[in-house]
Amino acid sequence: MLDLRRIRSEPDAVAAALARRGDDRSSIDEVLRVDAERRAKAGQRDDLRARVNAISKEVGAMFRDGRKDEAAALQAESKAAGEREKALDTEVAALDEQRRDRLLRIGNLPSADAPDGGSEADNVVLRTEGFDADGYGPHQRVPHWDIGAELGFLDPEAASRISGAMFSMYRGHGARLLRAMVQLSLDRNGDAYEEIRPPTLVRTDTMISTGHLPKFADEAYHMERDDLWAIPTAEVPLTSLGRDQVFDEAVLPLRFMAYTSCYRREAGSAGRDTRGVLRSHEFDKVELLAYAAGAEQAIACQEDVLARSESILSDLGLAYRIVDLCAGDLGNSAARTWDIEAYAPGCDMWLEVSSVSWFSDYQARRANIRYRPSGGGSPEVIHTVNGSAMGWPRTWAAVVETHRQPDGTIAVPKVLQPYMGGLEVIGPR
RNA sequence: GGAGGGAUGGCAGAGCGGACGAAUGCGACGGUCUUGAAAACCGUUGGGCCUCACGGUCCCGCGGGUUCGAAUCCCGCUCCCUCCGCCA
Repeated sequence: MLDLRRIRSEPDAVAAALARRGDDRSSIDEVLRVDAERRAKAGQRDDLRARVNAISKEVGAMFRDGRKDEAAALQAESKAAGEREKALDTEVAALDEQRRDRLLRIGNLPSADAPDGGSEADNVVLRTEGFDADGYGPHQRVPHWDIGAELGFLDPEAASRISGAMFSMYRGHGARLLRAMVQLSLDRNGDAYEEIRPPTLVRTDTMISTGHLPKFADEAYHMERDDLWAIPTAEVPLTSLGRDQVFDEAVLPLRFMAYTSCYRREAGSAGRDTRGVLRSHEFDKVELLAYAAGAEQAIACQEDVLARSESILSDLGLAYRIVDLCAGDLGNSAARTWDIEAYAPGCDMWLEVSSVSWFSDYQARRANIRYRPSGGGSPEVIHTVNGSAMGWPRTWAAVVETHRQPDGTIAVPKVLQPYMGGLEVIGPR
């Protein structure tokens, strides 16, 4: 959610920033119109209340002094004022709701550092690591779904029998490999990030805080009976961990990580990336998240998350690249996002395995997470940063394809071997 | 699922129709004293909205009602706790 005061004081600058993400300024003008009306009405209401309060005080004094009879006229005036006040208050409440609803649907302002552009095509590749287009042998040009069938560690038929299309099932060493990768990234980041195992079914408020509602309700699974939502990412519970809290600046940045399943309806993507594990309604992810005091600290956190994700990919022996998302391709809540794409030689695709974003104070304002500045003064809204330490299925696919050997077996990367009971090679079952 | 209890400031906890944004204690901050510290003493110490400001207004879990006036009375809801039952 944007800062309303900023919209009021510099509407043109805000509109210009939103234009970079392709949003027109009508939403801003709408908010301002509702806001102006609300303020006018609220002012009138407050004046009436002030009158009622003053009268009550006087009446109270009269009662104490035994001048009850003098109070009648004042009581009548107060009653009338109270009725007008109530009517105005109803109007103000309605305007409040309208204002908030409009505000919640306006996206975040892109950082000035985010490149210009309207679509994916305008994203900027910042750098590419470990990639040699000609360095892959024919044995690595086998897509992971074929490898999965070959070695028996993927069972898409069983998955769809149980849950339908776009669910995956890992078996045997395939499942264990996935678990090893989860463990690896949790262990890697435990030095600075507190491990959290949050609930994965959350309330509506919690989904609103991160910006997943109200705008993207179609993307999420909703359990109507209990009015709970299945989280699309651990970012959701981790952000709301600090909801309505005020932290001392000295404890920031606070860093959390969580391993959870993530649930996405993927409405509208039926038929896209249907092979293998590239797109699934349910997948595992380890998420890193930080609460920061202000932009500078937040950007340092964002760089830290990026560096940590990168180091895991390179230790897994994968080629990857860092993509700076252009303003038009940014997620609704993000100010700046770096995607990490791992190269999967078998399907010959750059797979988005992590998305490291700085949300400025957009999410924290919705979640009402603040910090008290060390120098004194009123609480300020914190900044949030998060990124996948790794989105596992896609990384898994890249690992399996990259490390397929000429004999069809998979060489287990050294860093994962301790988590696989020392296993060095995965062969057929 | 059944029965009961509770929700007040950073925390603990009083208040149960008017002078209450709220006693008191703890904590935190500032000062006096001290070579320094502790102790003691004095003082300060929540947040939102409107306003250049003065000031106004709102917030005692949330929403409604009664009243000139509600933290306090009434109704509904949510959450938490305890006990019983059932259960991974």
